[in-house]
Amino acid sequence: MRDELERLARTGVRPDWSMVLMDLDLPGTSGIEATRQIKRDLPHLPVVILTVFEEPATILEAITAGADGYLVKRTPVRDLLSQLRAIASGGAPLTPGVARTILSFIRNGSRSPAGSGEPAHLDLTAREQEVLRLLVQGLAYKDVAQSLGISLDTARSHVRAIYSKLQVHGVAAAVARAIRDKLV
Amino acid sequence: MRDELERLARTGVRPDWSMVLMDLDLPGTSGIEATRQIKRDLPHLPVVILTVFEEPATILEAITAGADGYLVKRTPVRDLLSQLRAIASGGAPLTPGVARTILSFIRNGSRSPAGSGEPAHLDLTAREQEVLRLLVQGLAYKDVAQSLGISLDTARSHVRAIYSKLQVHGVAAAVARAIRDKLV
DNA sequence: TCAAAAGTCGCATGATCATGCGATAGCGCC
DNA sequence: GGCGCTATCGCATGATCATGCGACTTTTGA
Repeated sequence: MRDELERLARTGVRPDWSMVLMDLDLPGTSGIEATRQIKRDLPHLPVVILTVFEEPATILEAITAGADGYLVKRTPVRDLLSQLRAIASGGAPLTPGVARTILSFIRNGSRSPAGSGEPAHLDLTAREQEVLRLLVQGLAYKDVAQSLGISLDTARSHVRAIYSKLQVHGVAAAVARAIRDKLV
Repeated sequence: MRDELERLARTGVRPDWSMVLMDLDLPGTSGIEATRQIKRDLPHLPVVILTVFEEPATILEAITAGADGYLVKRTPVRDLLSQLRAIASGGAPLTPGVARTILSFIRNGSRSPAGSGEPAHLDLTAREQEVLRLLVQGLAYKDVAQSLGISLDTARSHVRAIYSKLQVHGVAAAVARAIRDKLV
């Protein structure tokens, strides 16, 4: 794959495909990284993410990696094709749920997760940080659950673990800690 | 229009429509401002922008004003209905071109354009700021009430006013805004 | 390879929150 | 001397949260 890309970039040969559907559910090497590679070598080749992941972090990562669109797999095929056609006319396909997440990023002033300062995750697991970040965005449990594709009870479990580790008892306090201590 | 909204907000009458299609091509008063009003008075009423404007500044303004979607008028009717349905399932309808603009905002690290739109004056009263500060410290309503020597219901009232002014619907979101925007 | 940790899910219940709809009173300001 | 705003208080109800308890699967590490 890598070599193939380099050959294309070097020879300038127009590939016989017009866009890349990037599956993030790949073993090993990250689809995000692959996206970054492609956009570096072939900036004009549209890359559309097609995945089951709906985590805000993943979405934001993909976008910053240069993805031109982000579709989730449960999108009906009919809508999916219609969305993909959008890219031909210079648009960007996004499924509604993804769009919602992105709008929320905008409203809250987006902050790149792969940015400068690394969060001082105080024993918080990756998932817990994820949940905490969504809480900071003001999402309710059910929205957190939906965003992460987990059940309401599982979301509760994570929150419980967060409270325990941060030694707080309430979403307000947790959010305050999270922001002040740059946990997110 | 303004009066109509106020009447709705006051009487609580459920309108016989379930979302607002906001046309930005209005003479005089800004549709953006109208959107802000609506989201403040009727937060749950989805507002979808439908306009011919595709300028990034306009789009970003609309989003930060609380718009739940942004569609451009040259969208085919078929797709348009499909998009609007998205809002019923908690999604956000965006036309591809708009999505593209928004993605670029994200990549470049968006920040509200200081230019056109008002920075949304958050004139919290002194009392409201006090309440908010206590919430940021992680206190529950009853503790806030006790701290200020007021009743639980009064505390509720203040919180309600805060939510309305900050356009949030939860203590988590309020605390996040308070800290980020240095409201306290 | 086995135990610990992480992640998932469920049920249940009391506490708290979010919100709608009032209402009264003081205060500055035309 | 009425109007608008702030601050106060109350009732009611549905939604959400906090928390305890238990259990299963996958991942990870010594």
